[in-house]
Amino acid sequence: MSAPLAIPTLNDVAKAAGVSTATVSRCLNSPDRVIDSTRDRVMQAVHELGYSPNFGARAMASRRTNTIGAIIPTMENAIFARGIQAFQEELRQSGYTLLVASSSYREDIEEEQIRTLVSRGADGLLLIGHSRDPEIYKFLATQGVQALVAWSHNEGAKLHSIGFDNRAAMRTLTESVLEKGHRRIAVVSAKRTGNDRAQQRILGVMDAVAAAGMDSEATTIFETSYGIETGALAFDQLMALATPPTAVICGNDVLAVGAMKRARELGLIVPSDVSITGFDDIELARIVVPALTTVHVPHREMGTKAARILMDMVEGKSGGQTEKLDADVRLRGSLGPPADLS
Amino acid sequence: MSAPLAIPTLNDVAKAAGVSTATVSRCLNSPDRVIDSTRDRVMQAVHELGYSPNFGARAMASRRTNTIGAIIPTMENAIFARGIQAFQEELRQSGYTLLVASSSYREDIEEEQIRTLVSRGADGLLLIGHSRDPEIYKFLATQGVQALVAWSHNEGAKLHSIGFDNRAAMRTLTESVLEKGHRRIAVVSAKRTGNDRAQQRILGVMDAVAAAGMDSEATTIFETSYGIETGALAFDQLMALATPPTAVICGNDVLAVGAMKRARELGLIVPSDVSITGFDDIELARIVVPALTTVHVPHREMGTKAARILMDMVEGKSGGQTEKLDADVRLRGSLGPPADLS
DNA sequence: TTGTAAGCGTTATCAA
DNA sequence: TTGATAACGCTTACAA
Repeated sequence: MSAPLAIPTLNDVAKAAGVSTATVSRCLNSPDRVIDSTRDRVMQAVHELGYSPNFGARAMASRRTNTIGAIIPTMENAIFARGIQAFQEELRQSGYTLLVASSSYREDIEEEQIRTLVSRGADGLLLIGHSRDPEIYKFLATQGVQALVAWSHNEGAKLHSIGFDNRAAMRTLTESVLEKGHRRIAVVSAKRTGNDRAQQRILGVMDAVAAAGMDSEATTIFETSYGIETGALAFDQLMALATPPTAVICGNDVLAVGAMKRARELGLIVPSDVSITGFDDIELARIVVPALTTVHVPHREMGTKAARILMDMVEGKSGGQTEKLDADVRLRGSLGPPADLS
Repeated sequence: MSAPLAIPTLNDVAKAAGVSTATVSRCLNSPDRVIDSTRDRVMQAVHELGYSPNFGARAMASRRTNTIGAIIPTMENAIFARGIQAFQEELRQSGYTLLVASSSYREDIEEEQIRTLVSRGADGLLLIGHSRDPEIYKFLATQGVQALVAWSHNEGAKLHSIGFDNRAAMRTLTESVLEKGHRRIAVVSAKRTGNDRAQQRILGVMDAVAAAGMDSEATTIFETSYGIETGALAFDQLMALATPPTAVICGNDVLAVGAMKRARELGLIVPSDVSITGFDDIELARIVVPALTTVHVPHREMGTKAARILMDMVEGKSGGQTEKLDADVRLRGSLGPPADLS
C-alpha cells in the first residue's frame, strides 16, 4: 500500500531492468533493434513500475508529436461533433492523436486555442471557416504548423480548405423558395460576427432575391444565437411584423426546427400557412413533421477527407489542396407554395 | 517571403532582446518581477519572432501542466457534448486547458486514450461510467493522476463520481409506465458492453417489473447501437413480435425518437396505440409530437460541478467527493394508458 | 546488441 | 533586477 511518490521515468525502468536508458528507449520505439531476452526484461520492468513515457520529453527529443489539433466553435452543435468524430477516427487509424478545443464562436478564444495547441506541439491544425485575424497565419507559418480550413470552401483564401460553397448552396435553396411563389421572405441567421458561413449564407439568399428582381431591402434578416429556443423566439418576432413573411429561411436546421416548433404552438400550419427551410440536413430534419427542406452537407465525408489532406500536409506529401464538396438542396414537406394572400 | 526554417525558442528571444533566457521566462510567467523597460523590449522580441513557448519543455521544467483530460464515448451524442462543453468552460475560467478524446464506446480504446492523456501530462482525468479494467486505476495512482467519473453515480466505486442513479431513475420512470396500466413492455437499450449506464437502466426497468409482480422474462430487451435509425429498426422488430408491447421504454432519447418516427411511419398513434419513453431529456424530447416522456438529466450542471471537483482534487484541496445529482421523470404526451387489448 | 553522452526548450535556484 | 547554470525525461548519434 505504499504509494510511490515519484512518477517512474525511463531511468527507473533502466535501473530496474539493469540496462541503459537507451536500451529502454529502443525497446519502446524500435523493439526489433533489441534482443528478445533483454526486451522481455525491460518490458516487465515497464509493467511493474507502471511506466508511461513523458510526452513532452519525447516530443522535445524527437521533434515530432504525431498530434493534430482541431478548433471548432462548439461541441454542442451536432454538425461539428459529427465531422470531428469522423476526422478523429481517420487520424487515429494512422497513429495520430487529435486534440480538440472549442472557441465558443469567439475569435479571441480561437486565437488563444491556436496558440495553446501549437505550443503543445500540434503538427497540424483544423480550423473552421476563414474569418480570423490574418496575423495568426504569420504565426502559424513561423511555427511551421500546417493548417486546413473546413466547413467553408474558398479558393482565394489564405489557407487551403475543404468544404462547400455556403453562398451558392443557399442561393439555390432560396431559388427553390422563390419558385414556389414566395415574395415575402425572411432570414433567421446565426450571429454573423466571426462566422463566415453565416455571412455567406445570407449573401446567397440575397443573390437569389436580387436575381429575381426583388427588393433586397424588403427581406428581413433576424440574427440570433444558436439553439432551438432562439429559433422559436426569432420566429415569434417575424410573425409579429406588420406583413409577416410567407417563407422563413433559417441559417441552420436547429434554428429552423425551433421556428417549426413555435409555428405549431402558434397554430400555424407548415407549409400551408408558412414555409420554413433549414441548412445542414441533420437527422432532426427528417424527424420533424413535416420534414424540413434543407441543404444537405456531407459532414462525415468532410471530416474524413480533411484528415487525409491534413496528414499529407504534415508529412510533407503535399502542400495542401482545396477541395469543394457538394451540398445539395433536399426539398421536403416544410416548403410549399404561399397561402393565398387575398 | 523567406520562411524561417527554425521555430523560435526562448533563447532566440533572449538574444534578440539582449537579455538572458531567465529574464525572458520571467517576463512571460511573472511579469511584475521584471522592470518595465526590459519587459517591453522582451515582449517586442516575442511578437516579432512569433515566439510561442514549447509546452513540453515548460511542463518538464515546471512539473505542472494545468491540463485536464476527458474521455467520452463519442462526441456525436449530444448529452456528452453538452456536459463537456460546460466542463470546458468552467476549466477555462480557472486557467486550465481541456483535452478531449473519444473512445467509440470501446474499453480498449479508452485505455489507450487514458495512457495518451496521462503521458501528455494531464493533471486530472474525467471519465464516463465505472466500467473498465481495474488495472487502469493502479496505473493512474502510480502516475499520480486524479480521476473523476461522471454520468454515473456509485458510492462504492473505485473512483469518486458525480452523476445520478441511472437505475433508480429508470425504475421510477418504469413505475410511471406500469401505473398507466401497461403490462406488455419492451426495452430498447444501447449496447450494454462496457456501458454501465445502459446496464443500470435496464436493471431499473427490471426492478419496477419485479416490484409489480410481473414476470421479468416476459419483458423483451432489444439491444442496439446509438442512433435515430437504429431506434427505428428496433421498434420495427418489437412490433413484429407475436404479442407486441404496448409500451416501449428506450434507453435514451435518441433511440426513443427513432422509435416514434417509425411508429408514425407504421401508422401507429403515440400514445394511444403505443407508448414510448426516453432518457436524457435532450431538446429533441420537447420537439417531437407528442412530446417525449423521459428522465431529465442535468448535463450542464454535471459538467460544471465535475470541473470544480476535479480541479480541487488536482490542486490537492480535496481528496475528491462523490456527488449525486437528481434526475427526475418528466411526464409528457408520449406516455398514455394502453389501448383496449380486446 | 548495448552503452555513453549530447542535446531538446523550459523553469528555478542561487549568485551577482 | 538580472544572469549562470543545473535540472526535467527522453531520443539518437556515435562508440564499444
